[in-house]
Amino acid sequence: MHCGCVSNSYWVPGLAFPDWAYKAESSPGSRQIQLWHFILELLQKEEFHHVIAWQQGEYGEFVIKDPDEVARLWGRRKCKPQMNYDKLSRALRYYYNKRILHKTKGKRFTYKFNFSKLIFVNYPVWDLRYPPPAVLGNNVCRTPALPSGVQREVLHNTILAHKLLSDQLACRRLLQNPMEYDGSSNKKTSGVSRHSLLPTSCFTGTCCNFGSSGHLYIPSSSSQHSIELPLHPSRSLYSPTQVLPGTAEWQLCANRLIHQSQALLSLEERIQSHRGLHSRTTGGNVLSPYLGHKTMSPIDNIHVLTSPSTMKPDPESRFRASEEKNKFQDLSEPPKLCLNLSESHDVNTKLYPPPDIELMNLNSKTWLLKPA
DNA sequence: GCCGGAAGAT
DNA sequence: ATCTTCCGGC
Repeated sequence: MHCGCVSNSYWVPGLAFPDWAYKAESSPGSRQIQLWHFILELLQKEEFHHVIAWQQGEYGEFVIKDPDEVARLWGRRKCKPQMNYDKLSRALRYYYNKRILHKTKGKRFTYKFNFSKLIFVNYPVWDLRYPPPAVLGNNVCRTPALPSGVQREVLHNTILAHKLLSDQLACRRLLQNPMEYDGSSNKKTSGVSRHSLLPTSCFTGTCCNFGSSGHLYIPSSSSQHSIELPLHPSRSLYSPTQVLPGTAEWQLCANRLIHQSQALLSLEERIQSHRGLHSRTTGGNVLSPYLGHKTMSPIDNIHVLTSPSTMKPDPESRFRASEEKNKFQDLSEPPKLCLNLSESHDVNTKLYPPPDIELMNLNSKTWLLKPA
C-alpha cells in the first residue's frame, strides 16, 4: 500500500492540479499523472534545475541533466521503483507520434515540447517577455516556467486560444440565433444575461479575452450546457495602446490584443457575409490572423460551460480594467468553460476544425491547453 | 543513447 | 489510453 510515492496528493505546493487534469475521461477513476505533466512540473521548479531544465535560447527544449534522478522521481510518483531512464525514455518516445514532444537530434537527453500544440491560457500577453510570478499559497515566488523563446509562441497560442473559442461561440450562436445578427444589433449590451452573451462590440471575439473572467476550457463530454459568457461592457473599453516589444503589429488594448490591420474579417462577419446579412464592424480592430481558410467545425461538438459566479455583471470593472491589466487572474479554481471538439488540426495553418483539448494547471494563474 | 515493435499492466 | 517492460537493431 505504501510505496513511498505520492499518489493522490499534489506534491508540489501550488501546483494543485485538479483531478480531471490527470486523466482523460475515458479512464474514469484514475488519477494517474501523465509523464509530460510531470516533466513540465519538474521544469517549473527551481529545486529540480540540477536534474532537468529548459535549454536556454530554444523554446520548449529541455535537457535531462540527470536521467537516473528524473527516472527515480518519475518512478516514485508512479510507484514504479524499477523505473529507469530506458523505460522513461520509451514513454517519452511515445509522445513523438502524438506531437507532444520530439527529440533534439544530436543532443543527448534533450527533448523539445511542441508548444505550437500546447496552448497557454490566461497568460498575460503584456508580460510575455518575463515569466510570471506564481502565487503559491501565501508565498509569492518567481516561476521560471518558460524559457525566453517560448514567449512569442505563447503569445501566438494565447491569441489562438482566445480566437478559437470565441469564433466557435460566434459560430454556434449565429446558428442558434441568426436573427440577433441582422445588422440592427447596435444595442450596447449591459451586463450579461443568460443566452445573450457578448456586448456587441466584443462579439467577434478576438477582442474578448477570458482573462478577467477566469474563462478556460475543460474537456468534458458530458456537458450539454448552454453557452454563457461572462463578459460585460468593460471588455469593450478602449484604452491607449501599448505596442508589445517585438510584435509591432499587435497592440494591447485594455485587456485584449488587437491587430493593427483592419482588413481581416472575423468569423462572425464572414458568416454574416455569407448569409447576406449586414456586416458589422467591431469597436476596435479585428484580430483574426487565422481566418480565411477552411470551413467551420461541427457545431454540435462544442460544449461550453461557465460558472454562475462569473456571470455577475460587474459595474466597477470598467474602472478596474486598467488596474487589472498587469495582474494575473487567479485561476486556482478549475476553469469553467468546456470546449469539446472533435477533429484535430494544425494550428499553424488552419483554425478549423479545432482540436480536442486537454487542460492542465501550471500554477494558480496559468493553465495549459493541449489538443488531445 | 536512441529507436520503435511487441506484449502486458492498469 | 498511457504507460511499463523487454529487447533487437543502429
